[in-house]
Amino acid sequence: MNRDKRQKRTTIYDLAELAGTSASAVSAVLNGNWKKRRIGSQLAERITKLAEEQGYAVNMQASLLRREKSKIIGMIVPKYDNRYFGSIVETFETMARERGLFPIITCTGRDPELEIEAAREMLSYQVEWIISTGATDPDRVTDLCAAAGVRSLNLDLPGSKAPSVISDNFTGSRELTRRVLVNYERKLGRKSPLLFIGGRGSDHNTSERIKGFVAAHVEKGIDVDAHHILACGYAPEKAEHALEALQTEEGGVPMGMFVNSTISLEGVMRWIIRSGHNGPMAPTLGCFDWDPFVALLCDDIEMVRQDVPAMLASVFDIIETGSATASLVQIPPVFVTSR
Amino acid sequence: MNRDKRQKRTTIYDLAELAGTSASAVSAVLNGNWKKRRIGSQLAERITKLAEEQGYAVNMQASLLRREKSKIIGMIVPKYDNRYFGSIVETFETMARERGLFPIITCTGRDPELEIEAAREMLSYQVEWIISTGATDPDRVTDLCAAAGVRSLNLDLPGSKAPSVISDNFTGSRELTRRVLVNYERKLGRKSPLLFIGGRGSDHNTSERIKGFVAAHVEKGIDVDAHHILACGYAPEKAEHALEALQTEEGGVPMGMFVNSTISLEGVMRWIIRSGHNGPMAPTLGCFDWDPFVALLCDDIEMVRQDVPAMLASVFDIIETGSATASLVQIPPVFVTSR
DNA sequence: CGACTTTGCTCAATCGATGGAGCAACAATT
DNA sequence: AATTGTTGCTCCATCGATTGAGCAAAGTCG
Repeated sequence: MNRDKRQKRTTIYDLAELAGTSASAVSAVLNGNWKKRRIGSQLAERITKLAEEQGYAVNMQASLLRREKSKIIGMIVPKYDNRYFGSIVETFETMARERGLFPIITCTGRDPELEIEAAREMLSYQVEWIISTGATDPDRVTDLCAAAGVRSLNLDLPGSKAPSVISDNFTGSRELTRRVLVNYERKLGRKSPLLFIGGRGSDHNTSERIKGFVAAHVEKGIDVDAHHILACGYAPEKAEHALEALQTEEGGVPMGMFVNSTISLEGVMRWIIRSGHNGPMAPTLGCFDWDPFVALLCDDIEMVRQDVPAMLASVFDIIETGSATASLVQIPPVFVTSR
Repeated sequence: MNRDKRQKRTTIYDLAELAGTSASAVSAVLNGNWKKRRIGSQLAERITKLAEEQGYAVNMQASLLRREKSKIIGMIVPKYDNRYFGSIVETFETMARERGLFPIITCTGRDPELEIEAAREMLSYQVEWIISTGATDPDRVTDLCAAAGVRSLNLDLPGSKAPSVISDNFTGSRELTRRVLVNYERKLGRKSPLLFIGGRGSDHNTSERIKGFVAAHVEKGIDVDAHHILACGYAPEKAEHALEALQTEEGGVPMGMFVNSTISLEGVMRWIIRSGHNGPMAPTLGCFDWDPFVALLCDDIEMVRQDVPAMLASVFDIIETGSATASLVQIPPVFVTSR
């Protein structure tokens, strides 16, 4: 009632006064342990009704300050511009909520400094866990968390100091390469090596995928050209420029490619179209990642879809069992042939 | 030092003890107004160093409990599965941070109940603003906010009780329809009406787009078939099924379409391929939304790209000026022709 | 040298919710 | 009737940071 000028939010003290009872009774009723605190059911009902009428909402800041567990879980994610991370975030939110956790998510654009800053901010909010997704330097986040007594976990890209859940990049990549090699041979009428493009050579996933890429070539007795492994970064322009540069070199651009992410694929597609390599002479493609429009619109592409639900199930499994070891869980991805 | 068993986080009291000073001095130094509070610069330096060494991070819960403004800003978003919302979220985060605000984002999957629940939860966290993006029932969120003295704002879909920032759907749709009609006439050799598919007839954007769609037909003297306006919802399957159903009817499916969102376009593409309408006989398309792969891979499509940076600039403009009226800002979208 | 200002810091109340401890009132038991 | 148990509630310290008020010491001025 006494809501002065800039009406302050209703508190348990306001409700207590209105109900003619104490703040602790109100608190007990509203947070559900009024049975344990032996509050009568009539009073409970009266308070509940009042709270509803007044549009009361707990002040989480006050509540969390007092409680021991915050139930807040943070996730750091590089971008929202592709289906993979989009579905990670969406699944993460849903699963966190199902478990009574409050998810907070921050996008850092693959900038290591921003990753640290975001982690520090999350620690200020008393998160209980930080999930570093596709982080450039996950171990630094883990160190920061450890200093604050907070658990952390790596998703998509592994770290050495916290449990990590990633796709089985080597096996996935080897199988993808096999399939593309078959398609390429069928088209070309002879065996020929593929071009590898996209990703960062320094990151674990890219290097494992390169290993799988090479292994599949070796199996088939095809020599890989080291010149044709272009871990040029993820951004579309990088892939596009790398192909432009290669075009001017001797031998030009192979018409069979392993593209390391849909982001890079965007650049590859741009190059294909700008250089007139579309239509019947389009390259044979493989992409380590999935996009619905590519799957529908591209004729000759094999895609690997990372198993996001399985990955996040594994993440929450680790959270629930509280396993502390810097284990590495590898989730097999799923294969999708276009059309 | 006295960090017991489960090491608690370092607090200003710990730092005060270590520095042989008071908690209020520590607080003043660490939150930057030590000049105003006349703390000596040597002590300030000593405290800063100590805080760094101990890996101190403020307890936001405690800090926010005491302060008047939380600097937290919430956003409710339907999905993360397309470029439009992805870029809204990414831009929102960046712009919020640039302004010293802490963004929290929740995805509600277009479920009105979840929207309300999410808003309630955000209010518990003392958000200062809630941005309802593409919300099914934004006015209910506004009411909830108003009761708590919190400002709200609608993005993408307008509401009647809070300022709204949306695309100029009518003009955008009319222009898109004009372009597709031209392409369709060129292909067909005669004037013919388009099919409208996707979206919810009950939402403002869809109904405005239908108006623009009709207006463009009227301009050209083409009769629209009311049977061919299918606001069947956003999900891909809905669009796919709607086309399947139409196929069996007399007249079949027109080979010129206005698709209301990339999500629906996914279903349309599936239908096109499954029903064998791809290749040279593919339909002439227009899509109110943009996706890079569609732009690159589709031959005969016109797309409208909603101007996300301009929309969010307008959002933060309203937030900064604090305008209270339930105004409607319409941002012109940008046209993209494939290839 | 005494009055006054400035500097540099500390004290203690406060934000709102929580939960251990405790206190009446009444019921049940011996 | 005295003791013990149960029910239904209230009191108050507490979480950590913030901030108005206040106090001692040093500096300034006439």
